[in-house]
Amino acid sequence: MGTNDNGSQTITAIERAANVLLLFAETDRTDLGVTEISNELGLSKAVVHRILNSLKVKELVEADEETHRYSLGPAAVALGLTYLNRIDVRTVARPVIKELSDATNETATLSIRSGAERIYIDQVTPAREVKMEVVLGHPYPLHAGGSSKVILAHLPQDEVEEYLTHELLALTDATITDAGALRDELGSIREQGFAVSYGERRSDAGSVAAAIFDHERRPIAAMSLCGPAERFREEVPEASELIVGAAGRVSELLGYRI
Amino acid sequence: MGTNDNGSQTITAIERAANVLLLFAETDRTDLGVTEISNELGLSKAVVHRILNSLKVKELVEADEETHRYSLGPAAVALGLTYLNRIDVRTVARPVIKELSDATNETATLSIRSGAERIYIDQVTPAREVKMEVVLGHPYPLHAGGSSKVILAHLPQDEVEEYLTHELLALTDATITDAGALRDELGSIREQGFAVSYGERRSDAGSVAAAIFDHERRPIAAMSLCGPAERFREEVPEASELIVGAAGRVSELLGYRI
DNA sequence: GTACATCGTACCGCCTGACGGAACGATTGC
DNA sequence: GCAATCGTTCCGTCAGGCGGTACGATGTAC
Repeated sequence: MGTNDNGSQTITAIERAANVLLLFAETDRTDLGVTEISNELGLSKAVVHRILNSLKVKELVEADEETHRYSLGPAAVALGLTYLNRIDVRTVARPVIKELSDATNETATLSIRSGAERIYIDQVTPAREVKMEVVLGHPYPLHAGGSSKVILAHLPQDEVEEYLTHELLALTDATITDAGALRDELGSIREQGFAVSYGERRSDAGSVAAAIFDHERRPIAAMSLCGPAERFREEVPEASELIVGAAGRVSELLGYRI
Repeated sequence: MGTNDNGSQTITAIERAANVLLLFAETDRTDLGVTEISNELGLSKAVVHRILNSLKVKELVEADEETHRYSLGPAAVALGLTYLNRIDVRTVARPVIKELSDATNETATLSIRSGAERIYIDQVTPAREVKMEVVLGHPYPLHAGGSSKVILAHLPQDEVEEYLTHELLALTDATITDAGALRDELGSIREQGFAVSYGERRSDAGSVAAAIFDHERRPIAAMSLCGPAERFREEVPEASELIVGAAGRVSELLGYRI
């Protein structure tokens, strides 16, 4: 019987089986042979064969009767999709934005897209007197502010162009209202992986934001770090690095694969 | 060491672990406790605990630190999506169900068979307020609902009869639970080429479904159009015609030849 | 506030079931 | 046709998992 880092008991055979399953997910090849797996994981062929048989009975893997090679089975789908149904972006992102807020002592937010708008659905504010607090549930257009721009930037090309045909209302003096200028801005956002805003949505606030993608690579949400305009500018370099990493982690938890 | 029907060797611990994983997929509850699983599968608590620990190390399950309850973990996604990427029926059917949903303004779904059950693997919902949205990844029995019945109807005779020997659980008042009645129903489904359900799987919903066949003429999947019960009845004639045509086109793309 | 029930987790001796080297028949590639 | 390699099976050995039991923590009822 095995024992892991935490000292809690584990079953070797199950960990081995899990490694076999995960090998199918990691590798580029769609099917694997017994010897292939045995070499890859350092297990004897007999063991690998028994493991595959066990998994086959439960339809977690399936065997090609002719080639005697194995691949993932239909039951694997049930597992994956069940997990995806259970998680929602808010639950997954909560601990992450908490961490972000703690690390920077600024406000961290989570937004989701809703049609041609975007709404804040969660935030964590720092324990200090001068801080930013966004309005949850209120819709904002997709061209004003970091979170908005970073979602817009990653939408399919035709949807972006469709959006650009409509008038870009100014929320502040700094809001980008020219379609051409916004198109350029979206390009550089895609390049650098995050968006920066100085007073585009509220003249007294600044933000950096990164997009969150689901398992179908759709930009379903955005995370941001934001704070009062006067002090936020100098925090941007550190904040942008943090926000990109954090959004990436959440995307992975939602099933996004690089 | 275990031995399955085929006489090939299996590892008991792995089959048990697989049962635990699949229990998460089958149950409606999102998380399970040790005792719960132990009762459900007839295993000792100690065994269940060790299994969960082993799976946790590989992130196939995750534990809530506070409640000490378990649920599927992120690694499960990798398995499911890897399998789905291999299955081209989903890729092929995607534009077709999109088209179906657009044409009818109702929800179009795609299911695949998984043993004695069937799971939704994709759907396109219409942009209207009152609409149907199915749960992806959740397994349903093969006798309840349009997609289920149409798959069952086209399985080999002996597999159908084998299925009919088991108890046909009622999901709603309308579920066909009598083996004889179901056998007749399957006959007429084969004749007309599609299946209709009024509230058999969910009492508030109706559907029409047609089977998708691969190049070996096996019914590997089903497509359906479904909607709220009150308005769906009158849509059936048009929907059934559309679904038969659409499923036929997908079957052809998979190499099915008349 | 106390008592009780039930949870998840850890321990440990017994014994069984998995291990792995070796051999097998079947394919594949020279 | 031979040799190499594949997936699969056999079998004796022994370590690793089993489960009854116990424990602390948590939740609930009174």
